[in-house]
Amino acid sequence: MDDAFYDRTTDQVARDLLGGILSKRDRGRWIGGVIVETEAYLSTNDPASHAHRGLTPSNTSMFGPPGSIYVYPIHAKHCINVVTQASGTGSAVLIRALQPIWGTSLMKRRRNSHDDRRWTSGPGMICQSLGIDRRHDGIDPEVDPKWCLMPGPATGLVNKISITTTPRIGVSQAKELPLRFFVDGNRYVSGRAADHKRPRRETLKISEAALRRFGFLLS
DNA sequence: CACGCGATTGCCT
DNA sequence: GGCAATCGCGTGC
Repeated sequence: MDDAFYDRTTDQVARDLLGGILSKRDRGRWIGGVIVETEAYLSTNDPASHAHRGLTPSNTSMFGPPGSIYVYPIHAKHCINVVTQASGTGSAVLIRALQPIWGTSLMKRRRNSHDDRRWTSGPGMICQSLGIDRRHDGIDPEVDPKWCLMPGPATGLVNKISITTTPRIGVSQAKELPLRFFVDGNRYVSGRAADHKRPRRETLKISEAALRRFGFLLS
């Protein structure tokens, strides 16, 4: 994907990543799924953002080039963000939930659960399932053959999705800003079911034709 | 170098 | 719903 996609306002990128793909090569197989929940974190104007107080040694990659990733540790876990806007801005999209598609047996093992809602329904769970940690901080998935990151419109995996917007989860500052986005009714979205307009039981239906386009993710 | 806390998760009531 | 675990990082002494 062209950097122009990520060099846009963060809430726009957050919406357009829904229905996209995050997958990663690990232990000889691809592990990942379809992005169903994101949050936008802005720059120095957003008190909830790690960039709020400017550049520090640990948030440096959040100020990196658009489309690269910022992986940070929290509560002995990790979360993955995709950097947005021009280099040096310090804004990013937190990927909060995936619908599991590829490498589910390894997800099950790493998450120690048979419940697929406990594999990738939260930013810490995603990183544990996919084996993402600080070693990956700052890399650019676009140029790394071990990664696949693709926005929703580019995948063509999903025809139409209904997007619901709410405040972000777990923040103590700017808690009212509507910067969380998710596929309404999708069973893998984290947080309260009551935020959904429809019952949270649905899975995105992916056509055979669309899946075939990403057949390499099965190898 | 001590201390407090967090863009989380899991377990308990 | 509440709350503790856990650990890297930022702050301040």
